[in-house]
Amino acid sequence: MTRRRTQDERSAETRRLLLEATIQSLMEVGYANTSTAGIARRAGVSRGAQTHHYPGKMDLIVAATGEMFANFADGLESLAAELREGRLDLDGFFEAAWDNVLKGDWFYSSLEIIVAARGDKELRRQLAPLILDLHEKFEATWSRSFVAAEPGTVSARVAMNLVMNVFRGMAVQAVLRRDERYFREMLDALKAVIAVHVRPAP
Amino acid sequence: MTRRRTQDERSAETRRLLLEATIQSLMEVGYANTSTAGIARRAGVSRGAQTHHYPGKMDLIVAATGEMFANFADGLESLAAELREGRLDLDGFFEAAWDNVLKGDWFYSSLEIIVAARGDKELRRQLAPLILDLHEKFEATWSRSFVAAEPGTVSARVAMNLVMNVFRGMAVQAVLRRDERYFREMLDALKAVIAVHVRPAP
DNA sequence: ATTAACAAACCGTTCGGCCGGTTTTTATGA
DNA sequence: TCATAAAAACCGGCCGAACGGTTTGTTAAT
Repeated sequence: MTRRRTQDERSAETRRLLLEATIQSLMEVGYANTSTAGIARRAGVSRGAQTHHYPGKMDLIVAATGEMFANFADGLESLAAELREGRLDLDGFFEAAWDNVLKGDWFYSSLEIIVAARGDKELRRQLAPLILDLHEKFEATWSRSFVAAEPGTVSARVAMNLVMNVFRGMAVQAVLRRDERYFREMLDALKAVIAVHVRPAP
Repeated sequence: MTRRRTQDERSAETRRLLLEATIQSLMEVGYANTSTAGIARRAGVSRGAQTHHYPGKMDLIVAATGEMFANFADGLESLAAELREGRLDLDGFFEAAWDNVLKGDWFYSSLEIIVAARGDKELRRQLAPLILDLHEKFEATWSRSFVAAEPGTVSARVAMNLVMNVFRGMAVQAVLRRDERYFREMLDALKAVIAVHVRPAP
């Protein structure tokens, strides 16, 4: 018998289960195969409870996206913190960041959502502020953690955004072609190309 | 009254209409909102004719993907040919390639398909050889058209693959954040960073 | 007792696949 | 050359499954 819980505790737990199940479902079967019923089943929550907390599918998606983006920004910031504290060098940072992208749940889940948003104006409207916030957090992390190695050519901020875009592109490619050697080659080249322009902040 | 056509002509025309409609539908409303009935309607073809030529939805998707990849490789190769013939410099090539990615139908259509394939083993299996072929065509174009500027560090082939991955990543980002100034900044930085390593083939 | 949380059945819609029938082209052979 | 059988292209309705949303009822907290 579970002990008595407050309404807030019950709500928070149910919502947490639902958002986790949403992210997991997006990761495992993709947006196209993600249904509200399936999410409720994964979460071990009745469909009624799901509709109570998140009346529409979009509410579920938007809330889960907020969760994912926050986790993503936190993960990257904590990696950058290790860099600033000297417990990670530039190479190590790139490796760890790429590993996070490819192995973590968040990247492909958010990719599914972004692609879905392309065909859904309302979803796009609701996600726009979230992505803007995410980018601001990124840029804050970059400017805290990196400086330009050659002032005047490419700023650390822009260079790191380039790196993130390479990761995004490679991750998309990895869906159909998971070629370990190819990615190794790319990653090493990326490090060589970018290291010229970026240094860890002093 | 249309004149008498051979069976081959009728088939070819119907298939062409269907594949064009498929690509257009993926581009405009995304994979999630693309239905076989919708494709037939766009193509101006009966549902029966559609099932005759492409029995399953996957047959349509796979055939359309083949078409798109071929067009993509051709477009990029013809741009590279302009570069080789001196009618385009490296900057111009980057600009034109990026424009193709962002403005053309093929990129977002193929992104929809790749993401859909992530959650569909059979689709992934059928698309794998197509993407392999596309990459081979890319690499052929790269090695025909570019050489390393600083031998020994980063090969032209790898550098150009990096560029394509940046484009992919930026295009995904553009779905939720179409910030012209940001993309300009990225593109200029990319040109500056890559020009160090790559030159048009002599 | 009132309200929030939870439960489950129900409904209208859409989708992909299927199938029986029709029209157009092609192959055949006298 | 021409009737005709065969094959290919085309048509449109039908079906079961799955989905998202709604609604009505029950349990737990306040």
